[in-house]
Amino acid sequence: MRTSSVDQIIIETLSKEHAHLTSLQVFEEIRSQLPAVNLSTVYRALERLVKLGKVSISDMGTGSTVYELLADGLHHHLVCQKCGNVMTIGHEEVSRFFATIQQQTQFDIVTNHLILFGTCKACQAASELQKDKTTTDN
Amino acid sequence: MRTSSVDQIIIETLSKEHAHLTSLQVFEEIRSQLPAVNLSTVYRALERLVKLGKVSISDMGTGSTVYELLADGLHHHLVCQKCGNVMTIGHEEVSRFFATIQQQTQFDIVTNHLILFGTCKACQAASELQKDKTTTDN
DNA sequence: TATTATATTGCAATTATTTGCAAATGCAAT
DNA sequence: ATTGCATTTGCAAATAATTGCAATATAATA
Repeated sequence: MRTSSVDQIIIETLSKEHAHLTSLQVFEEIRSQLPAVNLSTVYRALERLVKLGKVSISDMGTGSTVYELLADGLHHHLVCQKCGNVMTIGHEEVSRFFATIQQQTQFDIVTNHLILFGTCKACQAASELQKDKTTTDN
Repeated sequence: MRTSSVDQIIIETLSKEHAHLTSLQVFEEIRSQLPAVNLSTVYRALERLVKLGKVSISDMGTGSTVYELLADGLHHHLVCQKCGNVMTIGHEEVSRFFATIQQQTQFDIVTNHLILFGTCKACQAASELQKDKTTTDN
């Protein structure tokens, strides 16, 4: 990779933010430093960084794809489809799972930011309550 | 759910195809039966079916989201980023992994069509060869 | 059957993402 | 510094997906 200015600035931005940013958010963040940069350039730069394994790309169910720097420890997420809450899980358990699959299939998994969807504990409890309520009401 | 004609026809179509279809493919398939149907209606119908757990929705790295009927056994996929080959894996191992995470987090995972990316055995071998070749050449 | 409430649809507009192509840029070897 | 080549960029257009809103259709029930 050529040391393209955009790539470097995106990395710095993501490094400061420590969050899941959309392409548009990245675009707006770097505009202060590169006012003339084009959105498609940002998309292509992010794509490059993803391919290089420096940035993760994920659909967390928010409507647009989000990007995050793959700097410190690898991690993954559980996204609650009821309340939208995002829980973070470390790589250990995921890693064991990947290893098992790799052993069985000889397939080398590179997924570095797994997103699993479901229902968080609080929302499970809430729907249990709701169920009881319904039963009582009828 | 109301017995909407579109929903039913989509289910029948996906049931016949036994494949990952894009929204556009679903749209074109059902046109023979519903010539006037709108693409956004198809998107909304698919969204409904996904929410009901009847259809899976996935990004398999092909550029557009694909849908598949969740009829027979649950399964998941490994997608090779080099050659695009798609390998299918059963739910057993995945299920064990989910159970462990659920135990640790109390989070109820509903992901029903997991897509993991990486490199298949053949492409790993190919890149090993390439590496050797490069080493020899230098 | 008439009425009401709710779900579904079409259409147009909006948002999100990708692509082709020509111009500009960076890098390496003269 | 100049040339040659590959990468990166901007711009406009294409593709994918989502949304608001009014019209229509369905189901429940009065």
